[in-house]
Formats: sequence, structure tokens, C-alpha cells
Amino acid sequence: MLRPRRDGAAAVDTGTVPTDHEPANVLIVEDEPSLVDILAITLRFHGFTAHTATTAAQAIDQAREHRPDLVLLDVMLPDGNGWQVCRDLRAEHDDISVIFLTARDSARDVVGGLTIGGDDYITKPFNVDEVIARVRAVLRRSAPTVPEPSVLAFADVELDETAYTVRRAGRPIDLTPTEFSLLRYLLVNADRIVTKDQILHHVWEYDFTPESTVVETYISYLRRKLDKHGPPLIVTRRGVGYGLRAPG
Amino acid sequence: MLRPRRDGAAAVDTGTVPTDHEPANVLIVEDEPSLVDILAITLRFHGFTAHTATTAAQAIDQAREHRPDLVLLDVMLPDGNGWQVCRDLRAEHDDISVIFLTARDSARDVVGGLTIGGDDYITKPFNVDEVIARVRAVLRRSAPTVPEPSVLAFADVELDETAYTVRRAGRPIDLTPTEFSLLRYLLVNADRIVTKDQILHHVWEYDFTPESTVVETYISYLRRKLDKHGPPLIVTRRGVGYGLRAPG
DNA sequence: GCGGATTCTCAACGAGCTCACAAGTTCGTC
DNA sequence: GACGAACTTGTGAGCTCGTTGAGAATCCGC
Repeated sequence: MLRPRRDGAAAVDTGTVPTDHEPANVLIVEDEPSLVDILAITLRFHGFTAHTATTAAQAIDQAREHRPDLVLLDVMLPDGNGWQVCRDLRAEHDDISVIFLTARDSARDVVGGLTIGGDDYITKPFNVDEVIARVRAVLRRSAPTVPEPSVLAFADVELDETAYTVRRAGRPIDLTPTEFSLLRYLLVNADRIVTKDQILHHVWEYDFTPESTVVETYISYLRRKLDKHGPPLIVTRRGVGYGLRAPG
Repeated sequence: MLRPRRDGAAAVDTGTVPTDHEPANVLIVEDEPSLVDILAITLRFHGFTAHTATTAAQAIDQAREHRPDLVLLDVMLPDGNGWQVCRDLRAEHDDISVIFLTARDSARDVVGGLTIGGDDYITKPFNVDEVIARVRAVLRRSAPTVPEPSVLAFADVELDETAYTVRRAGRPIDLTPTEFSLLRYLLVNADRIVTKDQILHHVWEYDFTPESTVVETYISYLRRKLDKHGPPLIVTRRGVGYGLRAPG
């Protein structure tokens, strides 16, 4: 069974593009075209510059040409493995960050040791919010700035992303990971209605297509836990989607 | 039963042509001629430049020749599927945006993954306002400028398209999706009278022809909800259509 | 490898929405 | 003022969409 991903994924604002500095430059190295598409489109949408490569050789070339700040690197490449590519890239470019893309089961054991020093790995399938969040996190670490506040708030609800806690009117509320992720997405888009499709694409994995009403089910779960302690916050726009609305 | 479409469609001003920059260039790839006509005429009417193709091969050629900013792409093409076309177009042209056209039922599962990053899809049958709105939204995203406000206002009525809310004199008014869509159309054309035919074509699906008085019925609904809280705003031009008129 | 937690599917139910129809009302014209 | 056309609106049927409980599959910690 598929499951939503959320480990470590931070919030992602939809639609806004950072404008206050040069966009970070990301190189995507991955041999499956559809995945390259998804990653490139998503990164560009969020204001990054993205280049792509589908082989190890291409990766080296593209890196020389575009000098990326960060590389999203599939560990299973047709013409050589990702470790070697990583080693070559690091040898040739100072201060280059790497995030590995890897199949779920081989993740922990294989990648673990190599991500010391601030880099990261993402297991496939992922959800897009997670990728953006990790890319941002890694870039932030390598070029430290003012840390962003990690608390999202709306009405009397507070969600702390780093502490992984939720409170309503000061009272702690226990959420499962998927519920947490869904609430975070609603909070990030607090002033607007988001469609079920948008929710699905941001909270669940990119290749997850339910035959059934997962989103509705989780909205129902959230309501039960959240709206128990006060006036209802989650509103349904029939035929459109869901959103948050301050009571009154 | 047929029903009006509105999911995610933003406001569309009819008849006005953007003049402050080069008109955006749209390529329509769709094998049903009548649909191509509807789309091309509509887009040109709204100030876009439109070219058309009915096969995958033609699409590639036309793209080379006209360098479109955006492609409306049917996913079911006679000589190849839309994904491949999409990939080819993306490989060959930087920064090209794609909006997929797809049958309603196959929408979510098939298109989902590819639209995450900011491109979009539209399910058939659609209404033309929706197409224009989505085309504008996608173009806006790929060439970011100052974000447009999402509020339409007239007299003491405000309609917020992203929050899906309507207020009269500050008081929230609860509308059904069709009512919302109709009010938006009236607001966008606040300074003129629109015919019932125009309303039908813009608010309902392009292939919808009622045997009865739907438009009148929905005008009646709107009046009941809107004009309850103040002097009447919706006026009838007997034998012509409807419009908004500021009281006094 | 056991047991609780979590995720997801499915189905039943009910509320909300759309639309057709028809009776009632208004308007313009003669 | 009378007449017909155009418009308004109440009623209700049919359908869609959202809600939620039950349960199966899976995961994860011990």
C-alpha cells in the first residue's frame, strides 16, 4: 500500500516566487523522463533555475556548464552509479550540495553514511512539497541566513513544524503524520480554497492516485480532532474544495 | 445530467484585449475540428495569438514555426499520445507551458503527476471562461509580475475568487458554485448588459443547451440572496438580457 | 513476530445542487 | 385598458458530492 510522505518536509507556499536574490541553480540527474519533468517543472515553479541530465556523463557536462548550487542525484543511473558521479562532482566543484534520490527500501542502509555533512536523501516516490522543502533546507544550511520561523498559525490553531506539534487554543492536539501534513497544507493556504486535486498532489506522493475518498476521509479525521475544541474551522466549498475560515 | 463547470476558473473579462505587451502565443493541439474552432475563436477574441494542430507531428512543426508560449494539448491524439508530444515540446523549447485537455473521468489519475509544478489540465467538456482563465493563470505564473488581486467588486458587492467568498456591504453571502460563477460573469461585465446566450455560453459548458429557463432561474436565485441585503443590483433589460446597475 | 497505530478502500446515507416545468406576474404595445 | 410576450419564482425530481463508520492491509516499535 502506498502512503503519504512527510518526514521532514516543511511547508511550501504555492505560487509565490522568491525575488530578493539570484535564484538557486539546481541540476536534476535522473534517468526516468517523467520524473525529470515533474522535478524540473516543480522547481521552476518555485523560483529555482533547473537543468537536467539523464546520464552520468551528461551530469558532469551540465555541472561544468551551469555550476549548480545543488544536485538532485538518482543513485541508479544507466551508465554509472550515483556515488561515482557524486564523488566526481565534489572533486570538481567546491561547495556543491547533493540530495540523493533513491528507492524506498534501499534508502536507509545504503545512503545513510554518505549524506553526512549537510546533504540529504529523498526516497521515491516522494511528494513535491517534500522535495522543495529539502532543497531549501540544504541550501539554507550551505548558505546560512536568518532562520525562518517554523510556526504556522491561523485563528487559535498553531502548528510547529520543527517540534511537530499542533495546538488549538493552547491545548495540544495529537495528529497522525498524514493529518499533520494536510493541516499544514491548509494553513499555508489559509486565505484560499484549495481543490482536492491540489491537496492530493501536495500532501500525497506524486504517483499516488486513490480510487477512493482519501482526502475526504482525512478532512473528516482532522475535523474530528480539531473542531472538537472550538467552532469549526475547516469549511467545504461544495464542488470546489476545502479551506480554513476564521469563526465569526 | 449536465452541470456547469467552475472548478478553479478565475474571472475573465470579455472583449478586452491586453495592450501593454506582445499578445501571448497559444498553440492548440486537438483532433476534433469543432473544438479547435471554439478554442481558437475564443482565444483570439481575448487577444491571444492562436495556431492550431490536429496531430502530434503537426504540433511539433507548428511549435517550431510559431514558438508558442503555451500549448493546449489534447492527451488523446490520433498519431501519438500527448505525453510524448509534451516531452518533445519541452525538450525542444525552454519555458513552454502546457495545459492538458482530457476526458473528465481520466483526469486525475492520468494527468496528475505532470501538472504539479504549475501547469494545468482542463477536463472536457469545459466552458470557455475556464479555458481563458487557466491560460492566463499559467502564463502569469511562468512570467511572474505583480500578483493580481483576486477580488472583483461592484457597488457594495465583493467577490473573492481564491477564497471563494462573496460579500455585500461586508456581510458574507453563501452562493452555490453556479450562482458564484454567474455573479462573477456579471461582475466582470459590470458596465454592460449581457444576453442570456452569452451567459449560457460563459457560465455553462460549451455543449450545454437547456430546454428551459436555467438562466432566469439562477438570476432569480442570485437576486434572492444578493438583493435581500440592499437595493436591487441586478437589472433586466427586457428582450435583451441582464446586467448590474449601481443603485442611485 | 506480535500488537497497536496508521493508512486507505468501500459503501451507505443524506444534504445540497441543478434543472425542468408550470403557474403567476410584469411589461410593452396597440 | 387589453393582450401577448417576456420574465419571475415556487415546487419537486433526480442526481452528485461530501460525510462517516467499518474493516482490511500495512507499518513500526518492542
